[in-house]
Amino acid sequence: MPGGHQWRHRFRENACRWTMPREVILDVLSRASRHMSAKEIYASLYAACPGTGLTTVYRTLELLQRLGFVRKFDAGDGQSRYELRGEGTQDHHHHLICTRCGKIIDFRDFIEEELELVKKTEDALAKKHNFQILDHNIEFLGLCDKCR
Amino acid sequence: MPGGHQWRHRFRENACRWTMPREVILDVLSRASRHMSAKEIYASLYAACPGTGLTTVYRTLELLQRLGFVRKFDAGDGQSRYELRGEGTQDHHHHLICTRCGKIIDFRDFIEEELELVKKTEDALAKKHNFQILDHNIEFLGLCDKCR
DNA sequence: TTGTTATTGATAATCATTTTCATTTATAAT
DNA sequence: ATTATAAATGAAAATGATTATCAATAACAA
Repeated sequence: MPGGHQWRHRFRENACRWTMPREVILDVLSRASRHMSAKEIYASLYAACPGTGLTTVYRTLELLQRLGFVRKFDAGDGQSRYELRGEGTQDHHHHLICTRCGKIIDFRDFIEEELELVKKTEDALAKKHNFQILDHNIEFLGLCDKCR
Repeated sequence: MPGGHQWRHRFRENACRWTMPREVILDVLSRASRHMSAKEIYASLYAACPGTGLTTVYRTLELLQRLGFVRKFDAGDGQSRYELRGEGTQDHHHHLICTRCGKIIDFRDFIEEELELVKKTEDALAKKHNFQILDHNIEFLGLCDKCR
């Protein structure tokens, strides 16, 4: 419910209806931990909106991604993961992934330097390959504390 | 056949047998384009080694990845892609991916700056989270020439 | 209140990848 | 060279994530 009105408004702007499953999925995404898989989200849904199908979860996530509200990424295991994307650069982060147990850690270190390099690379690449670059990912792979 | 002896030797060192499917898969990987999916590799195999099963392709790729000869990555469509990893830093590269048509472009620009930043970040992250970092990926997502 | 149309949920279908298991084959030992 | 053995293979079935189908439902503009 908190912030619900803003979402509702952003949905309306895009000619999308504001429904219970969508509200609840957004709520789960905003309050629960990051990096949730479709199935995890589906499982978290039962309390607030029982009967919601896994199909709807996938469809909603696809919509949210298309509207730019959610970022989808792959952490190496066979399933996609989803996280709400914040507004400003304070939310900009990347992932540190344990290739053995799948643990994911967000990091925001060196964002300034990163953005500088990324911007430079992005400009050069965009020009060189005539690409319109919309996003980027940086991830580190390795073994976590417990798995090393 | 060219370079086959080196591979054979590297396999032996790891107590792995040197078989026809493995030789042919390595050959395909080394001569064909990068970013091949399992099915593409499988399709390229017929001429040199008909009868090779898709299962064997997957198993071989898994082995090659485990031995560190091949890098597996995900380009956003539902399938994994594989590429031979070269030795030195001259082979170090990353990907520019078109999210609409799936086109993948390698880039090596700004590798020096990148490695510097990456090294710094890596050290800090490794210490901070007690992670043993083994690899990293940087990818840019956007629309290619034809799709924009 | 009503009509239109997007959205939903159950089910089935798809697609990549993995497992199973009997058969074959590389290779070390004889 | 022959043989024994464990690794590797291939066919087929199983799995698991994601997508398509379609009739029923619900949001919301009029």
